[in-house]
Amino acid sequence: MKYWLVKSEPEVFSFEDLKGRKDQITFWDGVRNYQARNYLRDEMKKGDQVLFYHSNADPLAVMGICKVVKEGYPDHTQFDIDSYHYDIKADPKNPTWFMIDIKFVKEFKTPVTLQEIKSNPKLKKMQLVARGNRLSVLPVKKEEFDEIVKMGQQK
DNA sequence: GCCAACGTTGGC
DNA sequence: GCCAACGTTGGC
Repeated sequence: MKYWLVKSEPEVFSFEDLKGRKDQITFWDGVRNYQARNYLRDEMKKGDQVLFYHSNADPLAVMGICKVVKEGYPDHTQFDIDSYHYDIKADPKNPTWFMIDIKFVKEFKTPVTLQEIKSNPKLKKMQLVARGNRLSVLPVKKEEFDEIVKMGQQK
């Protein structure tokens, strides 16, 4: 099993939105970065645990945990001319972009803020806090995942 | 709203 | 294949 972190702008889709879904599942569409695409398509497996992070938000924080319930499959929005994520170069026979389905697992008692992550020596090496990182899907080490979950359970 | 960091595009 | 210009991300 692997561990991941996904970013979302809560204005667009928040952790509360995921929690509020009838089946608490959503497809993770709109990723248009090749490296993130490779993670979605090739490496994220059913049952993998995922931290849900709010970017461009207040607070900037990991809100809780979700998990992969469906592995990489073509992102239909690349072919939808009305979609913001439409990609004129995408070929239906050989899709460029992929998505996964994730399901709500648990909301943290307290969101783990970016500042707390930055000030925790155990999390210094997280890709999330690496310089210039802009990927919306990132691998997380088990130790880092466990540490953040621990922080999220504290009052 | 600013700007650093980075990815992508396109002219050559 | 290089690299300048441009667009996007995301923290501040």
